[in-house]
Amino acid sequence: MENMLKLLKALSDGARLRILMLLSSRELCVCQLMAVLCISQPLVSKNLNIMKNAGLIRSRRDGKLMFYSINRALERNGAALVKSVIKGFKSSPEAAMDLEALSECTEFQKKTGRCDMETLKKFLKERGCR
Amino acid sequence: MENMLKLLKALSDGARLRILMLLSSRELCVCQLMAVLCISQPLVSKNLNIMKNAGLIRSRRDGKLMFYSINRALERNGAALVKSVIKGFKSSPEAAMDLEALSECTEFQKKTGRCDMETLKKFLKERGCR
DNA sequence: TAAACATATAACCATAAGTTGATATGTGAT
DNA sequence: ATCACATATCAACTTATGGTTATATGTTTA
Repeated sequence: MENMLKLLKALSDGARLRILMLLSSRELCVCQLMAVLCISQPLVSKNLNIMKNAGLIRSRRDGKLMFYSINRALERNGAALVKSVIKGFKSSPEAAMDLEALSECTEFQKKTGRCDMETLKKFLKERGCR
Repeated sequence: MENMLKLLKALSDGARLRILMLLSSRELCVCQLMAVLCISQPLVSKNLNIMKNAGLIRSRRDGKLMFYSINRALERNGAALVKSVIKGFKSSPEAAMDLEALSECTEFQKKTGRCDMETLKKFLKERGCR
């Protein structure tokens, strides 16, 4: 029970659902998630930690950046669960908006070449987040 | 997003997971759930209400009793979600214990003939629940 | 080594959710 | 109509969770 419950609790939050959906296409670093979700860095980290503890995601360091991605090694039922959650959530307008924001963010970063905070700050400002 | 989130929140509680699992085999009334889960009647009712609001289950009155069952009319992704949750949870020791308790409870009720509270009280006492 | 930077953790607060005991509602039986 | 019973709801309390700010950790660059 513990595992399934932990998985479900990790999934039953709006921000975490959005993170999961964003990660379903590709790995992202913390600052990219901040920019797309418009939420504070500690909160992003906290949510990522909850998801990691539940076995939902994995992390990988690349220099100063931490990249997160979906854990593809989930057991059978967990994987099926995650799959239907992502599928169900992806059809929502919120998901479409987030994917759009992610694509804009990526475009924005290309100008600087890499994933640096200064670029993201500008992007956040443009989006009206503080 | 709202629907998926509501569904997940309704699932992310130990008692509700157990209820869902028990209902996956057949419909049950409130007092049977009380007896098997060893939790208070108001709490069972409250959890059932949360699950009903999320669209997880349906209710039907039969005289004084209220029977609850899984809603088979969930949309595609919701149904897949519920399916994998039940499947994942059923393999746990807690689930086995609950199913065993349910079977004992059913046996116990057969002696009286129907689902009456007095019988269940005795059953609860025998199980060491107050 | 120091400074800058990305991320993580800690301390804290506000709010939501779980839990309980008392009471209300709806149904069947007398 | 009244009573007993099964379930629902309410008020109160406790605990868990989401969220913020300040600070610590680990990494690169100068």
